[in-house]
Amino acid sequence: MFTGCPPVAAPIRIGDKWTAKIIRCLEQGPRRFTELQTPLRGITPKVLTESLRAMERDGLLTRTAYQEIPPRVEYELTDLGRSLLEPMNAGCEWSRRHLPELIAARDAWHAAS
Amino acid sequence: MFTGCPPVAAPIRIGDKWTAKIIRCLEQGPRRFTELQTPLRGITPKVLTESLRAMERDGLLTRTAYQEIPPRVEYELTDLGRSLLEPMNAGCEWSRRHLPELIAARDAWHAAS
DNA sequence: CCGGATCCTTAAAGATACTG
DNA sequence: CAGTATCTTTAAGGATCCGG
Repeated sequence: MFTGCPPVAAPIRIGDKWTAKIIRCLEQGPRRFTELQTPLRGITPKVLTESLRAMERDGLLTRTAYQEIPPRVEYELTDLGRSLLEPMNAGCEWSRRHLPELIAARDAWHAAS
Repeated sequence: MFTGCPPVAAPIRIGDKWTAKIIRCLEQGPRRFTELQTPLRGITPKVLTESLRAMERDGLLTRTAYQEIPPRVEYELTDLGRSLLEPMNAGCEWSRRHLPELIAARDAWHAAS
């Protein structure tokens, strides 16, 4: 998404389907694998794993595996990951303010067709 | 992209590949079809048409066809479309400030593997 | 010049089953 | 619990040709 900014063309995984939602789930503190899987209902373990690995690589979150039985793994936002909340909130604020207009425009178009 | 905000789940075409870039291209004023195609180098007419139609439906821009020969069509941002520049700029600002950290984290990960 | 129509490729995501 | 492995699906995007 942020690749729309001309001088920046690196492919950051933010505009994909899950990254922003995962950040939201981690906003209040560290969460375990299944604690993420539940609110992100429908996400398969494969896709969740892929998303978390990519975010870990990009320094957005940390993965901590505890050597216990049963195993326990916790994911936590880094400062970098947390910094993304700011532009995300800007987007949410836009939605709150303008999404009704957009829906209305879309409905009007459908009515006209 | 902005669908990450919990109470908002409507599928707005912002996080896709072209919408944000088209808005940037229209930021300075109305543009013709081919004037958009050039800076968005590589976009095919089909995809550009699809994107513009979707944005028109959502009230982000207007399409004005002049009955001339050769034909001329101009696209221009609406106020609603222009309002998206604000959250987009927030994203760009994040990129300017934090993208180097992300790139560094990614490079460090690759080096460790 | 501005696209519509058709076909094709590919990457993200989902379904399902299985394991340390 | 926290994944891995494999297969299938799907929708975005691209290539190409055609028409008003």
